Amino acid sequence: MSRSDTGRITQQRIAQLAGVSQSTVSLVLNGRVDGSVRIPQETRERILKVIEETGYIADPSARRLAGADNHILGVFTYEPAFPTESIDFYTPLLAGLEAAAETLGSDLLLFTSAPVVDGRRQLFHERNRLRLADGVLLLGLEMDPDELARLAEGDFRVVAVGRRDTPGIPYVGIDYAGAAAALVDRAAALGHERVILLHRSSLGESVLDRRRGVVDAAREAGLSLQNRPTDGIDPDADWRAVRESGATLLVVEEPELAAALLERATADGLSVPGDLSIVALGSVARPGSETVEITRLVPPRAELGERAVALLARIIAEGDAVPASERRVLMDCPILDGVTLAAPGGDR
Amino acid sequence: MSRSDTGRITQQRIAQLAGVSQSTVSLVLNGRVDGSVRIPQETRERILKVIEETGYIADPSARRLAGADNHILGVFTYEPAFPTESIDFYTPLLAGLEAAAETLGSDLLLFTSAPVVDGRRQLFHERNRLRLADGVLLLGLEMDPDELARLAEGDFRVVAVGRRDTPGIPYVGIDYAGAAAALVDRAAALGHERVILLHRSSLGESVLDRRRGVVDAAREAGLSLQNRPTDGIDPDADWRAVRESGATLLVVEEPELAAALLERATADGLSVPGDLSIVALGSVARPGSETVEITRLVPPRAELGERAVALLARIIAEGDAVPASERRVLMDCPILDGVTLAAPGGDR
DNA sequence: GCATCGTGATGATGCGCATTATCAGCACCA
DNA sequence: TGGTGCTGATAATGCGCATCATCACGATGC
Repeated sequence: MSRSDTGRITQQRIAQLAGVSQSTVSLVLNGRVDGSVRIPQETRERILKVIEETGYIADPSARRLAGADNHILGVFTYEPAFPTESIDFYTPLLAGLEAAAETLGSDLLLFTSAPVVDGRRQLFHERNRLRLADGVLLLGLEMDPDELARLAEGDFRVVAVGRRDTPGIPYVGIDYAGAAAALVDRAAALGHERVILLHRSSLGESVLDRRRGVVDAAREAGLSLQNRPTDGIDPDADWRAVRESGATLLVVEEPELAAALLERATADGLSVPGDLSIVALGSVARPGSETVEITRLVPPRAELGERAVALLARIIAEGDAVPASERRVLMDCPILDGVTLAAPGGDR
Repeated sequence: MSRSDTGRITQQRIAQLAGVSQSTVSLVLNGRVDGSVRIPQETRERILKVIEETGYIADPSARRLAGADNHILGVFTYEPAFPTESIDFYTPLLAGLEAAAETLGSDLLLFTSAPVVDGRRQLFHERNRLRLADGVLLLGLEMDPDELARLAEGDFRVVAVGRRDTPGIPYVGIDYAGAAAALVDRAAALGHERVILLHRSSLGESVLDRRRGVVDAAREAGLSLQNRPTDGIDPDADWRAVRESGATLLVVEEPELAAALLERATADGLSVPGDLSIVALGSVARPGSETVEITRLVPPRAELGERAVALLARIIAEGDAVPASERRVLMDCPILDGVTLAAPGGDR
């Protein structure tokens, strides 16, 4: 990281000081004792002593170029990670990544330089630093299938955080479909028959999975389900639609929207969950930021991040030896028992 | 990032396909047209076409090893960045870093691998990847002065986020001393005479600056100031101390503690700010997470991050040409006009 | 007809490290 | 005495790229 590196300490210099060759220094540093390489303890210690004294640190670029592992994990987010809109989503994930990387002794390389094309970051560009990393973690609601395919084809070690449809992409995801279905099943068991689902339009697998879980479970349980797309901008309109639907169960994607509708419900004199049950499929990171505990899914995002790192590390270490069945993991998603789901018609 | 790189595309391969030498490819890629190097448009375009078609991407390690800039900014946090305790502190900073890095076209390398020694991360260790970055940003409340000195001595490009006492370390910080003093001055102007300051023990410059600002301003304004160290674990004890002090102005480091004491004040039948004014020196990132707007400092953390990146980029580009006076920047810290500061004795 | 000059490149070299093939020296046995 | 085997290293090579000195070639000048 410098321009005028006249006095930089290299293996060569270490070798001179210890009276050996550069190769010997490298061999000692890499702990090569096997097979044809033999270095007596005495020499080894002499070299290590010099290294200690000089504070030598190997140049990562040179190591990498010579074919060694770098202990760097790339992180690519398809949306900027830190803007306040996505903060609740990314922060716990990154917390998990950081913790796991620290345990592993790896650094995280955030590909923030990726240029934005069509409102989405583009991983592949002229100057990408992908090769610096031993592997890459992919985060984001919607990923470019072409880029994913290109990654899968190339000899890149990749793990996506979140389930992906694209074949060949290993991932650690959350079983949103199962969790959403469980939520609906629970409501069905309580006696709900008419359901309205407010969903936003997104092609992200996680969003689609949640919706699918609701739809499938409703069908199998014989519930009547009304689907209403919404962008959440006009809660009043949404609320009117809910009222007109005659549903006793309202399923909302966003907890924020759920909260807004809850307000309107009570304002209208409805009791929740007595007259109307409300459940949310998403979650916010910050517990306690809501006044009412809405019954909802609570994806274990931090753990998701940790397990993604673990899987990537394993793929890096073992390569093709990792069986396909273990390259795609779905984690269970707990349901938070809030106070907004109960049997319909009751006074609570 | 691979093991079996048989078919990797290199400049050599590009050269073959375009019928030129590797040097020529490199020259074209680096836009070298000056001086003794001349390459006609025709050849240039032919090469660029091949690059386009093959999707060639330069190996960053090789570039770096050969002496080129990498467009990677290192980020070192002396405390883990994402655990929930520090989230309010680091997240807006990282948001600023990310935004600025994106503008610059740089990637961020998080040195998460740094081992923890004595409860603090250690930047210098055998396998650090410092040299991979063109420069490093240092974050954290308390930094190891020895490591800072070593960085300053070496030919590392460094910028600390937050003011640092260590000589030779460029930084972008916040003028906490001035802001804290301004806060006290404002209170003095309102007629306050007895002040109690609850501060936590920390050697971090920012913490010390805030305290110094309060102490100096109180002295100059002729206020009586009582100092009480606290770790915030026992708000009741703190509250007793406040009552016994007879102060009309309570200055608290942590907004959380300020909120807790505010509660106890009203519980005790005191009116705030009628009987007691309360101001906080720190801030939380998430606006609206408090019920009462406590008058306090609001450090512009996101902008702090952005300006730190900008300064580092400048130092990387211009090197020693950046004058010393511009290597150390203090930003103004706005005061949030809350509802907890007023003239003493009044009924509000 | 020979020196000069500009054009359009190229060959060689080094960055710092990992790795492999090789080698000198010595002891040991026949 | 010559062959064999082991020990303790080392020289050489390549990774992919940037950079500089060099060069072949044709045109131009006198």
